[in-house]
Amino acid sequence: MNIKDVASRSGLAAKTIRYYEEIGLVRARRGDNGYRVFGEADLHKLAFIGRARSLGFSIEDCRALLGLYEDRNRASADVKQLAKGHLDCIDRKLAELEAMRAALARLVEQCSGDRRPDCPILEDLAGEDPGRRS
Amino acid sequence: MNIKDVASRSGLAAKTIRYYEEIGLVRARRGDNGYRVFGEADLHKLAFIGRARSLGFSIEDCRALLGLYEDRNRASADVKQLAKGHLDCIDRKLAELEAMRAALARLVEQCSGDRRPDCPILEDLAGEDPGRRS
DNA sequence: GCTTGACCTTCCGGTTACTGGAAGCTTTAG
DNA sequence: CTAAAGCTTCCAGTAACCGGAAGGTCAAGC
Repeated sequence: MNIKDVASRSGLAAKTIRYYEEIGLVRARRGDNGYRVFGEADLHKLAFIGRARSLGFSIEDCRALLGLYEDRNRASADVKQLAKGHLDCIDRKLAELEAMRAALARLVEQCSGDRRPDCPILEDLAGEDPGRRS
Repeated sequence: MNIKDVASRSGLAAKTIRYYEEIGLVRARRGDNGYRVFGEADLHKLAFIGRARSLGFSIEDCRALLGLYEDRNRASADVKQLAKGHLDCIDRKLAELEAMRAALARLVEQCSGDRRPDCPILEDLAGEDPGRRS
């Protein structure tokens, strides 16, 4: 398999796969012409990474997950801890985004959105406190 | 005011303020010694940017907001549209994170987290579908 | 007047995870 | 044979800064 095939079958971009090789996340054999050659095992590994990335795991998380995946002696507790840490991270981001959303939604709601120049959004950003509650 | 004063009063880092000047988001007068000199208006503007950034507006959004803020003839509708676009962006991110969270939480829950090597998290990432539901 | 330490300046490199593009092979289809 | 597609490497850029080095400046204390 050449890079484009493994790319389309794994759902990753060819560029991305070359990048993963560059940072040592995966390795690829080379053919006589210098082209990268991939087998089913490589495809499997890349798809694994793709799924982990789509769950929001960082590259370094993926490196750790791959290590655990290939270690036949690892305990599931190690994997669980990594996943849990990531879950906490997601929860923090969610809380932050929700707070952001609430603040912004309140501002948008207060703004008449007409042709007059008065705008509570800008007033709030400017720190002019007239309409500030809590 | 020198940069450290305006930094502590605006809540931004001195480095950040220099960066904002570099990208043309703000300007700063210079004293005879070459030091940046800030007035209350500068402080105000930087605090404005800081608040917008903490609401998740991008630098380019901030540039637009500043433009609107300083344009005495702008309509509040323009501001509202920018804010609404940003709100949509936040909503998309929230949905994505929530889906991620749900998928990951399910995996974490299924994992026994003991010393045995069987781990549904890794199995799922590997694409081995035995426990796949929905 | 001199030293010390806190501040200021610019410049360079690094971060995350890629993406785009240029220059130059190789392979394949017609 | 030619043209297009696909492969290679390398360079640069993205967002929004942060850390650190090298060197100028300022205020306080002796």
